[in-house]
Amino acid sequence: MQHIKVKLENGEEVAYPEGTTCMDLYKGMKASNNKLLAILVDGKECDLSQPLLENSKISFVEFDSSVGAHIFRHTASHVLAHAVKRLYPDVKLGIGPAIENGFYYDFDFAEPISSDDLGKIEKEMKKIVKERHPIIRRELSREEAFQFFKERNEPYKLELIEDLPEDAVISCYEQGDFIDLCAGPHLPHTGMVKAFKLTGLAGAYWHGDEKNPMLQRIYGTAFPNREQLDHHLQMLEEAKKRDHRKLGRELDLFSLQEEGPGFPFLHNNGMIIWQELTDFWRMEHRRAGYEEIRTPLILNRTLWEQSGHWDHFRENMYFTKIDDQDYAVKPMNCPGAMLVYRSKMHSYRDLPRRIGEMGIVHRHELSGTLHGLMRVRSFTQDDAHIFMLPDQVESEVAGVIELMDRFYRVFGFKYSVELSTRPEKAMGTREMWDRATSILETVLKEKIIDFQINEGDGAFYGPKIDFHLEDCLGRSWQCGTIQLDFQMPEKFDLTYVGEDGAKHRPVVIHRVIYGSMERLLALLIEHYGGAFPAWLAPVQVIVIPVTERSHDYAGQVYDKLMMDGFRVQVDQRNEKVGYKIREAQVKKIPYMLVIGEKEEESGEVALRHRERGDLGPQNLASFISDLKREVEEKII
RNA sequence: GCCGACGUAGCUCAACGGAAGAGCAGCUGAUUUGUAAUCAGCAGGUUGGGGGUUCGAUUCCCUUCGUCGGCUCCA
Repeated sequence: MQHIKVKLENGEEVAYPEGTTCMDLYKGMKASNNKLLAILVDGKECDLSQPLLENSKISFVEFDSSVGAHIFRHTASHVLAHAVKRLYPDVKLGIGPAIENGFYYDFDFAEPISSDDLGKIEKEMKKIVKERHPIIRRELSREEAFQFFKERNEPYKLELIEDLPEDAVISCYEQGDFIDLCAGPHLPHTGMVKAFKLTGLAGAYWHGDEKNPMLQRIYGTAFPNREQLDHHLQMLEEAKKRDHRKLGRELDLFSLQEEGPGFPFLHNNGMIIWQELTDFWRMEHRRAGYEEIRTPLILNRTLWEQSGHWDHFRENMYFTKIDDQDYAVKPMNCPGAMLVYRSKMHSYRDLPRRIGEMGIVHRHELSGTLHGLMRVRSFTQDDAHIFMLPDQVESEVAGVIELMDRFYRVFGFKYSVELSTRPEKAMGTREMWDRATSILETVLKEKIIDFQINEGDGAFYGPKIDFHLEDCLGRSWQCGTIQLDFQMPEKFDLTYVGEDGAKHRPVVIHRVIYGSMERLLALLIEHYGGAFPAWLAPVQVIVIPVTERSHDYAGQVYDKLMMDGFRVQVDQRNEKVGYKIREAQVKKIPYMLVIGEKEEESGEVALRHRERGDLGPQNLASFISDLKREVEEKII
């Protein structure tokens, strides 16, 4: 018998008889370990039952890797489908992949099920887990596979088989009386799916296309043990507590009203945060050499025809008529900025011109996609357009990237970067697109920034770099974006006079850093769980007199803080200290100053912080200077 | 937009064919209070809007508006 050499993760080389399965190999090495899920053979995910046929490098996959969690949950989705098939024999199977933090499976039920049925399905799943069905891989020819699923009356599976590439190895996975078309790999048996929960039921189009039939998607999550599952469910609870829609109401930051779906109302507390964010923005942009403009919300149809929005963006725009002429509410700020640029002559010496605008835009989004402040129909972009010479593109893009980093760092956000290329509906030539895309790529590489390429996701006028911030739920939100545009200058016939005295075409970058102010506010609410750092907190300090006898002194403390520019309140209600403190805690006010007779005598304040608790008596002046520093330095 | 669920007092939630209720918040009064809720009283609603079935609808049906969960991370 032939022997093959297997190289392990630790570098050790071991010889085994050809055809040894990974499972044998593993058992031979350690006492059986039920943490092992699958195996990587030369980097490729394989079942444990896979025989080893040639010399290869292998590593073991456990749940604590993302590959492992994926395989684990993919098996969980098969257990789900197995259970559903048992309970509803007529059901047609869609697809059932693992996703971030869980899995789903799409079904076409003869009669729609309701979320009340999930419990019943979970019960059946538990049985299947208990039955410990071995999971067996079978490879078959295209014809066999087609025949098999045809007999089983699984039209969606047939469609999947048809869509598979010519050379694909077609495989099925079998567990007990259930068999599914699947690339695998899977766990060795169903008994390993120890802890799971079905978390939701929703409609989902087959292949995500609204022209296709609507299937019912069952969501779930799964873990190797109860503790991990419970921990995950607790995290979901925590995320619920931080939901910006809930905190937005409780902290009186903003509201959404039936009268304006997708058009948020900002209340005073929300506006304070907004103002701080825009003040910070203006300061940093002035420092970075930006100007600021403001352009109208409603502009004539001819402008939108010229910009290309009329052809490319109309379904997302709102319209109105003025004196019998067509006007549109702006969905983007760029055309306005183009008009400002064109309002005077430019020399090459004037460039680059960095023109910023906190511009309110309106876009019609599908009603079902609206979500708090995250997804709205009216929002404020911290926009800027940079008009420049062609050879300034690289340095300007680099400058914007540095500015982005400065902002995101202040909030303590992690972010990732994506480069989006030519979409199907695009203006301009291939050459222009290729040139623009390669410039962006070069800058990113020079800055040594890791990025992913997002094929076909660019704007219709040029490629872009997107910055995604991560929120407390681990969801990522696109905030910053840098878009190169060789189109607008052409459309608007923008020019500058070059050294040679002739007219030339400038290049334009569109960019936002916060993205949308509304979305940023939502993100910050969830990021900080409503407990804003002092520089953003709507109320920074609350003065709490113990009894009426201290009202005068409390008033003096309040006046002092007020005059020093802090956002301060005084709670002179006829309530006990504990009551006032509780209320201040619930409002997440960073600092509480308790003022009683002791403090009045010593001329001090009793300081309490919302997280650190009672900090004892303090000199008012030193508290003020500490807080000043905390606010100025934007300490998180 | 589509699928599903939901909509009762400012908020959180009961009641579910047979007089719409609680807690918190609000208001009034008492209490002068020392680090997360003092006590008592009062007020608060055409049960999202419209239509229908019924002797009677918050409850059942239709419609409309809104909200929430989803709508490829591809076998």
